[in-house]
Amino acid sequence: MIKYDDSSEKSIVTYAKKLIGKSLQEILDLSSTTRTINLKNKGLAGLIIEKEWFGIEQNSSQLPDFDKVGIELKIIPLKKTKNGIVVKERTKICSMNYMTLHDEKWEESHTKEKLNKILFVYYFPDSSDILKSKILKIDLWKLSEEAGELFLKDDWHFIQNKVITGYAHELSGRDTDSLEASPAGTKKQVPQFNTIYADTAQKRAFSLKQPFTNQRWKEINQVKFESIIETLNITSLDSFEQAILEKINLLQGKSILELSEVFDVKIGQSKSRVAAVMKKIIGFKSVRSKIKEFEQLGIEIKMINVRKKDCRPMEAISFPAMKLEEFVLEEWEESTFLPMISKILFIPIYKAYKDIKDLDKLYLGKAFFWTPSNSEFDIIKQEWLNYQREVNNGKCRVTKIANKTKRGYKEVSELSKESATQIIHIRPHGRNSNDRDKDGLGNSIIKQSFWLNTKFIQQLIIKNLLKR
DNA sequence: GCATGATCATGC
DNA sequence: GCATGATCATGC
Repeated sequence: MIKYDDSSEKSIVTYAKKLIGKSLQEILDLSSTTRTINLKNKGLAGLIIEKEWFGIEQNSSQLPDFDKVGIELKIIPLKKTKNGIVVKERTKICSMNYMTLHDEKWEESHTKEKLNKILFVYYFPDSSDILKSKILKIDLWKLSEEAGELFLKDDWHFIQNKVITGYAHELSGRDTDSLEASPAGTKKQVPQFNTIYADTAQKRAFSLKQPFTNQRWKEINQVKFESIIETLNITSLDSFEQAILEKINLLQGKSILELSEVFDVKIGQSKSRVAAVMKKIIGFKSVRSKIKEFEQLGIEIKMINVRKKDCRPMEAISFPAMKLEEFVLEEWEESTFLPMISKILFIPIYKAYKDIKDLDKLYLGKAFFWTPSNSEFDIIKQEWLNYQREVNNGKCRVTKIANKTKRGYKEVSELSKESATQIIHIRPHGRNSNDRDKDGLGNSIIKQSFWLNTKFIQQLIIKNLLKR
């Protein structure tokens, strides 16, 4: 029985909207299917929604799911974090064919065809009973209306070039920002097109990165975003970053006071007053604005106070506090920490001494984007894994050492100190000593978070100064 | 009330 | 003056 008109976009969307609020079990009940349901199937939600709700049978053809109207169906699992409900993972778009990719043009590419129109079905997986998982939202998304298309296009070309030049075996999800070459199939090796360096490469798929899909999820949940891409006259991802840097770096050496006057930013005494000026310079309408493109690309902005004479940051840079018991269970590739360092816009603010607060004695430094290089990435991974081992081995045990504070003591753990690591370290990050966490072994410790080491940031700042 | 970015303060 | 444990203050 056909319950919708598959040649009408409107009919498909109207029918899809009836999914909202339904559980997978309810969909099965309505379909009266005789199919056997394998509860262990990882793509169960997708199968049930595709086959039992929309009546689309799995096909190996490369056509979109609703081929008459060119709409692709994507089932998006969500997850709960302390910041609310977010998209759980990357979204696979289509598999990569190393043998034919070199011949494709973006405009007619298989990837773009799949991306043109997507019907997103967002659902919340129920971990105790997968059939109780509920559909929360439906969204028909169109690439043609997206200024962000140029990011996807750029990433696609980057991946294509790597395949053409014989580097398919060195593809990595970290190569790109919005569309990535994600591993597909359990480490399966397939022949690559250009065999100059290696005959085979791991099988991969084109996938939307989590931040890209998550930005859309936020947008349809009434989070307001500003787009700066249209005002910047940008034609590529590289030029996006360049345009941002140009805006800031043309003003190098100017005092924050001067900049606040030029850019007409009212400043009080708040800690975020320097950030307020910088955001206005970049193009934010207000400090609280969220920029769509930064969100899509997973870019974090970090202001960093730096001592002028040697570029030494006044402090290490912190990340949000973690839950130790969750941290020890994480896989590095899927860790909560990894996306926090995937791309950071550093904006150094120079001053002579730590306690200088006057805005006319703070100067704008040379900003830069940082993505960990392969070697940096390896070090970070090792240090992260090492901390995981340390926590598992009970290094969160604390010893009280007498000192002259109100409490009369400080608590010292056995975790590696900043000086024992190269790039990242773990350090307390709570509201105060009563803001505590448990390690799962019976130890109680002040909430901890990852920090970027002072010396490492100093090196990055100096390296950037030497770059033309 | 809490999370987070930013910063303080002791002791070597 | 640095390293590191501890805490502040804004903003939601």
